[in-house]
Amino acid sequence: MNSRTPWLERDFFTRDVLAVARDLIGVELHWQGCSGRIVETEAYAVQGDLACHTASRPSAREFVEKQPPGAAYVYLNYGVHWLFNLLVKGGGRDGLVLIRALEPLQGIEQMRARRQRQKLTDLCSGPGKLGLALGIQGQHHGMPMASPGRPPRCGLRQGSEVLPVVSDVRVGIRQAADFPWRFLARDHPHVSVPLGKVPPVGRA
DNA sequence: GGGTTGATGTTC
DNA sequence: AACATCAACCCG
Repeated sequence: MNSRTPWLERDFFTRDVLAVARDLIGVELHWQGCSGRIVETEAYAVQGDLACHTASRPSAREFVEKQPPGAAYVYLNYGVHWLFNLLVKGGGRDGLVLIRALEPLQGIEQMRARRQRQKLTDLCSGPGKLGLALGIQGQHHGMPMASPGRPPRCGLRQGSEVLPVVSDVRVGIRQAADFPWRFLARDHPHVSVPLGKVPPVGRA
């Protein structure tokens, strides 16, 4: 009854990046005393996906080469937001999974303080929001998130509920904008953008 | 409600 | 120069 599910191991991240992105829906992300249920992810593939950082950044290709499955890929977006990804490699397609939204579970007061917002649905309903809510920064780039190797209070564990998963196009990108590689819990109140509501990205 | 715009820093 | 975002601002 009191049994907690085990921490996810490297094998979980040694599969096809699309399978991992889909299977992360419903998984609990634990981060230094805070936690949340993952309700939205996006897959980015090393091969054949121009939207993946590896398509344009040598440093991202080096990261994929040198880091183990389950490593955190963290970077600053638009000079403002820290975005959190997990490295997938050694199974089918290698790639990165962007964690886009959480349902807050633990450490909610700390999340409220960091976000300066009260409503639960304002805390982690977007990749930049959850980065701030959890206190994720550049110093965490490369942190192992799978067992063995992860720090004591960080990691992922299977959730208690099975959530229905649907897929949709990815948010906010111009390259490969038609790939249906975003995964979300159906009708879940904590997602960043509901199913079918991704706005087209404009051009100057 | 919906659409538009500016902030900000790292990478190339 | 581009960018895997967000919130403030306008308009209605």
